[in-house]
Amino acid sequence: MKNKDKAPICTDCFTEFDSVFTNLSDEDYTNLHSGKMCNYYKRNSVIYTEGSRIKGIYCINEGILKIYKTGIDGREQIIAFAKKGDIIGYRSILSNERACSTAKVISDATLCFIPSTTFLSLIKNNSNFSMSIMHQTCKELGEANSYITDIAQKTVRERIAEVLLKLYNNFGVDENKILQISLTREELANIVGTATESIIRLLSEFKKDNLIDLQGRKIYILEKHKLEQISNALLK
Amino acid sequence: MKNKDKAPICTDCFTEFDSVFTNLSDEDYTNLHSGKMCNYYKRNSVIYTEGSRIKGIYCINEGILKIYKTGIDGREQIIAFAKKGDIIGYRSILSNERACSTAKVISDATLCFIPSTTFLSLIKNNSNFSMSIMHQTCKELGEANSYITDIAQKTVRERIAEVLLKLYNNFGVDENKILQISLTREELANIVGTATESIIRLLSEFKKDNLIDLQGRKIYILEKHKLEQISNALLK
DNA sequence: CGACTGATTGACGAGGTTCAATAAGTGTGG
DNA sequence: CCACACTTATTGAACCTCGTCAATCAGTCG
Repeated sequence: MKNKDKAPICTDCFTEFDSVFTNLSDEDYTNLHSGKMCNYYKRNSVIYTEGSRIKGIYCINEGILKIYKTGIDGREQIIAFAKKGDIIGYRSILSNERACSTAKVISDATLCFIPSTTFLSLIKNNSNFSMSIMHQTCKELGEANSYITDIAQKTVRERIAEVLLKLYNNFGVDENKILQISLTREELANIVGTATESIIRLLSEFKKDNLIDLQGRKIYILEKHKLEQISNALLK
Repeated sequence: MKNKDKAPICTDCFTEFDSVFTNLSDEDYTNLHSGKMCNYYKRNSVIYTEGSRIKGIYCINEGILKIYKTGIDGREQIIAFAKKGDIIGYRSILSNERACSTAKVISDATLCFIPSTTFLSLIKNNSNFSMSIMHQTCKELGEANSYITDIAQKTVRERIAEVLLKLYNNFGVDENKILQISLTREELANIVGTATESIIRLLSEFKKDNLIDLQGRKIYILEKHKLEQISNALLK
């Protein structure tokens, strides 16, 4: 896939799904496409590591990645996921800082690397693009602020319900209501910010109450509504 | 102060302290200055409220504001502070969303209101300015991500030490080592994400250990180093 | 001087973490 | 294809941090 002939074509890519790159000019697409470098990565591949200098951004053509920070005693805190159409790494490029997080593949992925020069010149010369990047960043900032409030104020039970719903909204379910992202219990714990055991206990409690069903890592979302009630803590 | 003649002059303002507006062209300054609207606000004035549409951004000429979200049962979660030279409200303008937080004055303030049209045309026409806004946003995003990790992983004790240090770095201390921002115990609790009583207990514990001293709302930072150790949880 | 808001302290209990032991998967190499 | 090693999941029990409730005190503003 390092061969550009086999690489995803940007124009195809961004008509297929929405992204910050949708609606560029032909010229911009040509630049984008010719500068990029695509690769296939298996589960557990690390794309970049917290603290390193990133030389460009990655655009996800296929697959799922987790973005996490490493906290006390090496414990992961998952900050976000990235999927088809998302870009990652641009925060560090724009703030001119080292990466504040690690990006790791959790579902085999095809990524296109776009050098920061290409990315930055696009920003400088195309104010629409620049605007949509800002839009994106500010939206993420709003979400981060909400998350801070949630973690600070909600119980673990409420946060687990919330995370299940977020995953539902982000990745959807198949025809059997199975969540279309597969995470270990530990990964779930690292999103919610709790111990693995707590996740296990509360998931099985949700199962007992028929809100969800469990089969190994498969999570069936049965009662979205009730999860929303739990998450919003309106029932208290 | 609604009278523009008495309003702070932008060029004076931004040579005095650093901000995203430093180093604009003369023309940009003229536009900025003529479009703006300045006012004096006493403690507890609300500048904008979570959920409302904002029609522009505010630049802080003097004073301190707290930016908070309202969570479960009306509880405040303080997300940030803004002081001299900072701008607030731009997140909502750029993401085209309603305000995700409330801004309230905690130390009497002079604010300049800059209509979103002025702000947006500045962004569109001045790529340096646009870049420095992005830079700012991405930095905030990085900080928000760190904060998520901290709240999720650190104990209350560690977080209080950390907050004291953040306040120290942001607002400094006077010659008597008194923190130059005055907060109620409840406000401190609403930064850390804990109960008022916990703040009180842990502050007096810190005092007992001679890390800080307390006189009403005045907090003396005596042992910055030890606070750092506690905050980083290296001592465990 | 009241009325109110903020600060402090103690007692108690619930929610969550940690530790330990065990079971269930998963993958690898011979 | 099985055996062994290793990771992941589950469950129970003990412990502990923190939040909640209640009562008291201090400071402040008309």
